[in-house]
Amino acid sequence: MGGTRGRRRQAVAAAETRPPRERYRAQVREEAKQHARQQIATAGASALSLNAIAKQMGMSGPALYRYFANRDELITELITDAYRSLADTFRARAETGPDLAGLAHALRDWALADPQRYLLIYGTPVPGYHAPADTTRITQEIMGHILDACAAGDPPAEPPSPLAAHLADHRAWAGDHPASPAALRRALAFWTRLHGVLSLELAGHFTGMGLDVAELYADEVLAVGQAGLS
Amino acid sequence: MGGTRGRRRQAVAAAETRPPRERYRAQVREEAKQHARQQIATAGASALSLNAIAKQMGMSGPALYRYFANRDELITELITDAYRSLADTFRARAETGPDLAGLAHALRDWALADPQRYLLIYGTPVPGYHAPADTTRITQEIMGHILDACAAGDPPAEPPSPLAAHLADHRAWAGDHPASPAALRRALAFWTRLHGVLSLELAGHFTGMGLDVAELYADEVLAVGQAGLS
DNA sequence: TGTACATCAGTGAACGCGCGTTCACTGATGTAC
DNA sequence: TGTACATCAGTGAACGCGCGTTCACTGATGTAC
Repeated sequence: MGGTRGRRRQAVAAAETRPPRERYRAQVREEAKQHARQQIATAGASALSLNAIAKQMGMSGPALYRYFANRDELITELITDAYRSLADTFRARAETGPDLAGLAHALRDWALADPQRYLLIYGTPVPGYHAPADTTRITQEIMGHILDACAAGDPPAEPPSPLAAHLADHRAWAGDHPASPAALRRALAFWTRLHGVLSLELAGHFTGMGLDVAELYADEVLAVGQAGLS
Repeated sequence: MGGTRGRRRQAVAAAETRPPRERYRAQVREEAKQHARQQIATAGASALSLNAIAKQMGMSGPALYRYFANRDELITELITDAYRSLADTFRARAETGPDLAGLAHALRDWALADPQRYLLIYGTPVPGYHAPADTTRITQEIMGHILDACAAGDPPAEPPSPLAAHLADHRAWAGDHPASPAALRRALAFWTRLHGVLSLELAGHFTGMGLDVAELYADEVLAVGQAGLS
């Protein structure tokens, strides 16, 4: 029955008609990505299926290949979107001045708002997927905000931590950020310690332990502020 | 060609013949689990396939259903095996006296020896799998060793950490271990902080950063020893 | 404003694949007399 | 020691499913005159 062809397009394009086809493409791509996110949130990233997404959108499987070259391109897109979202969150927080605890709690809110989005970035890599994504710029922006907050917390005199000497010589990961070794160490603590609590929480490893993860997290945030000073 | 039936069994059973069929079952189960581990190590836990394992063992897919009720039972077995292996590793270390740093480095060695085994336990949950496993006993043994080491490190006087009051009232997760609140807090730090470094390392998030993860890990181990004292 | 043509979204059929799982059956192994 | 029977490992066929992806085609939309 050829009469049904193009029905979808008619309906969607009716709403906005300014730039003609480009805009429609962007809308459909975005709608597909939303379904993808929901699907990932339910069954994990490895269960992502173009066919299933198409079905949810009321179109046939092959139709999605107009919008994504293949499954990997969709995943890549979702990953870079997630990085961008976190970078934006951090940037918004940073605009009110450097605030390590503020960043930390923004991170937790961001992670809990969409656990699979967090795990997509920092969790176990998606099996069978290898990222050609150029995420270095975004990840450096994210790390930059962390470094800013950590550097701002520097007390006047800093006794060196055991790691300080090593970090003074290995600071490539920090870009050209002029942070002190102690600040670099705090930034690493921010990243690894908060990820430690968050990833275990998101994986459900605290359920049944009967303790308040929020309090543990808050205490870790305090400890990050003092890391590298002992 | 019916002549090939039972070939596998003849070959394997020839080696050991003491307790007759029971022993053979155990051997095949173990062999299947080894292939499963190798498969998981390559492609991740979500890619585990009974059919693929059977093929690797030179037998048909349905044959494995003599040994495992279904895919979930295999995964459950692998998970409890992993917990048991970690518990054994900790127990071996604990026999030479309580040693927090020793436990910590044993944990890292254990994780790096088989990353997917670690991720099977502490990584993103396997999608589509829900564990009915009775792992509580083993996980409590693991946590018990950590608590022992943390309690042994208690200095005479302990200034309370911000978490101490909370932990004093919420210690169900520690079983009936008589550790001080500061020791409880150190045990949590042991778990979350070392997991933070390890999981990021195993997921490859340090590659390209140009720093020595072992040094970072060692410094985190030192910090765990002091956690809860400030 | 109207018509001719190019562009592009979406379709259904198809290919080949692998999965988990059930089933009836064969043949080898262990056991009881 | 030999025979009869029960037990059990493994097979191949089959079911139904969903996946990624390619392809020729239809019909709607946008564009140029």
